[in-house]
Amino acid sequence: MFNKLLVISGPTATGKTDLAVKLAQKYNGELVSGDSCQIYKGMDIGTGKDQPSGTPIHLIDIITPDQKFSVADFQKIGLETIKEIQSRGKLPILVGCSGFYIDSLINPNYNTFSIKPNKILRFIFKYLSLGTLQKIYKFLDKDGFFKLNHSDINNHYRLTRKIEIKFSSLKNIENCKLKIENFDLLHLSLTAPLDFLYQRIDARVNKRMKIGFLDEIEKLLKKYKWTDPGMQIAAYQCLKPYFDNNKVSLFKGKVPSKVEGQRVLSSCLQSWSYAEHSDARRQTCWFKTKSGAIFFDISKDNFDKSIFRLVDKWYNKS
RNA sequence: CCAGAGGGAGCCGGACGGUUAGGCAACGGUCUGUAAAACCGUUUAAAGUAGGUUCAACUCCUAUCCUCUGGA
Repeated sequence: MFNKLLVISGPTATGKTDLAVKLAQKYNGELVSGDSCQIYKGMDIGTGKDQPSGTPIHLIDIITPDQKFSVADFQKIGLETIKEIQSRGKLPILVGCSGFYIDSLINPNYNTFSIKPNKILRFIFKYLSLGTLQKIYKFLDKDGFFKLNHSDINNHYRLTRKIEIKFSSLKNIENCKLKIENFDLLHLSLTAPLDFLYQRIDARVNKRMKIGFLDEIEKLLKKYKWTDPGMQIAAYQCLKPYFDNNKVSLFKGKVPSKVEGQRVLSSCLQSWSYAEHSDARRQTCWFKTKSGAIFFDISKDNFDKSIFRLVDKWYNKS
């Protein structure tokens, strides 16, 4: 049975897709996107979708921006997709920067994804203070509470989720171990010094503006709201002040001032590029500390040669 | 040339005659249904220049340089 799975992870702007396409061509593969943003239809420029010609790519454009999606959904559909590709004797190549999403497909230890969000509880908890949530969680699970790190204990969302899990019956917890552990896995991760990535990110921001990012947003706004899940993606939220500024001018019966518009726009672009720097940092941190992958620095010459050698060896063994 | 406003950390910037401003960036980290999310930690750094007043000056005074705005 063909059970190989190649994973190419790494922070944004490391050229993962390019590499994955080359590997797909060489080893009869198909790409599976491990990207939490490219799942949205119509959000192409802002999420940096590449549409490689000739190589199929799965799990992009699977929902509309007004739909909710989560790792649990991704795990389900991702596993199905990978197995389906394998069943056709092709090599699935999981490629992306969303560490949590990728991990959900290759790490067998996630066992709470079957516990569904509790809508009533979440609705009520929205109005409770952080301190109150801490007290509730402490009451329900004293040991668990004291194990929380400094970051989780201050995280409203994560505390809600932890309490939600405590509220659900333990019967719901099922292990996904059996579904996952039979992959023959090779996990490669691309890295680069941060300042190297920042330069590429900034160049990419400019490029995306040139190929019509503003038009894309305008089109999206005809159908969707700024509060929709897909519209929460940093690239889009960062440009919101620009559109708000235009709207306010029109509301007052004025034509939006060009000078003011330019000023707002450039500050939007600054925060967009900062947001992407921050993504790159966080993603780098995830892969470095959690993934256990083999790393390749893309700022070094000929880094891809050793990748091809490694993949070749792995692909051709038994 | 005249008048006004202002000069502070990599950037923005509030207050104040004495005590950590704050934010952004940068750097490090957390991660089991929002993950391009959410959250945490770190930064032993400044006051255009020269004087003066004061126990004490980023803050008050004088000179000088520079920037911006308006007017000739």
